[in-house]
Amino acid sequence: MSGHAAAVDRLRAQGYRMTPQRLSVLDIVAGRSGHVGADEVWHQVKAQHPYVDLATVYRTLQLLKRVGVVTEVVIGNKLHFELTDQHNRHHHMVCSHCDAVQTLSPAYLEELNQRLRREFGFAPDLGNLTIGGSCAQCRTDTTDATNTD
Amino acid sequence: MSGHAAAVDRLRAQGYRMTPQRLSVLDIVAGRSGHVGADEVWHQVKAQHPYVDLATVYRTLQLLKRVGVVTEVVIGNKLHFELTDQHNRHHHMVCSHCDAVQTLSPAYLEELNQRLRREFGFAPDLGNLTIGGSCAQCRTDTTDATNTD
DNA sequence: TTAGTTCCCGCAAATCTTGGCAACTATTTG
DNA sequence: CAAATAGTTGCCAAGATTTGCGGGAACTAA
Repeated sequence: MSGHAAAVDRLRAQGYRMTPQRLSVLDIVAGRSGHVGADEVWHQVKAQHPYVDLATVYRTLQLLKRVGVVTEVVIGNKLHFELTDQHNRHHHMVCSHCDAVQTLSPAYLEELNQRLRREFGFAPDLGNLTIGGSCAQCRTDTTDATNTD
Repeated sequence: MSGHAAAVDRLRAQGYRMTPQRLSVLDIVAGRSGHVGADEVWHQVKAQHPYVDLATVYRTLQLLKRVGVVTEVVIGNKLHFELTDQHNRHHHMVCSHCDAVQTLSPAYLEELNQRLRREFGFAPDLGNLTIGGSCAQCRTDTTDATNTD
């Protein structure tokens, strides 16, 4: 619960305020081990604050993302969010067939990160990087030899 | 112009047909050096076929993407499309501040590609990979020393 | 405390994208 | 050539996310 103090600090540092609505959203995202859809967050928030609008939830999630408290994961056509793990950062591999999500250690992207910065001056936001593709399961299921790429 | 014969073949190979609407969409995407938004494609298609619906444009773009003729690029909150360059594949780096798009040689992702396949059996769809972040321009503009990350 | 500024929220409308359905059309088959 | 089949499309509506507006609450300065 007090873990939210850090989030409050982050908000205040940039002139934002921690409101009951925002706290509620944060609570719900933080209470999950994995990622949550905006819609589901909304449903749960309403249990505590029935008057909260979906737009507020979206705005809050974007805000929390902007200050680095939560991380956005694109799954299919929907946005999901999870608490940013400062100590054990990870990325996501999403299967475009079954929407399964695997996590990926940042070590895999460290070299790419360095190269892009060094060679292009481009600072990739790898915290938000999601790699789409086909997971092992779906690849074996689909015995489709048309694509040797 | 005849470059579309390949697209027709790709469609037919999977049981799809090349219709005037689809040809029109393809023409417009192919006529660009860069990427086009779905909305803009629609406007241009309507010049030739005024009755074409936006949904058809979206469906066509997704179809062309599925058969590998066009590539989807997410810029900001919108979908953009460009002709897939079979011979000179490239990826995209999109600046989240100014929406500028830089291309990236696939060589930069080859090692990652190999590792993910080898270690996870995950076949990344790097053709659709877009890396967000801050371009050199926006980084120097923003003299914000708060983030040493 | 009062006034002024800034931020936030609910509500409604707008935007982007996708999906359902019935009609239409091209292709195949007899 | 006619019937059957499969793919396409326009129209409409829904789903997901963002934005504009106006009132209200919180923070700051005097």
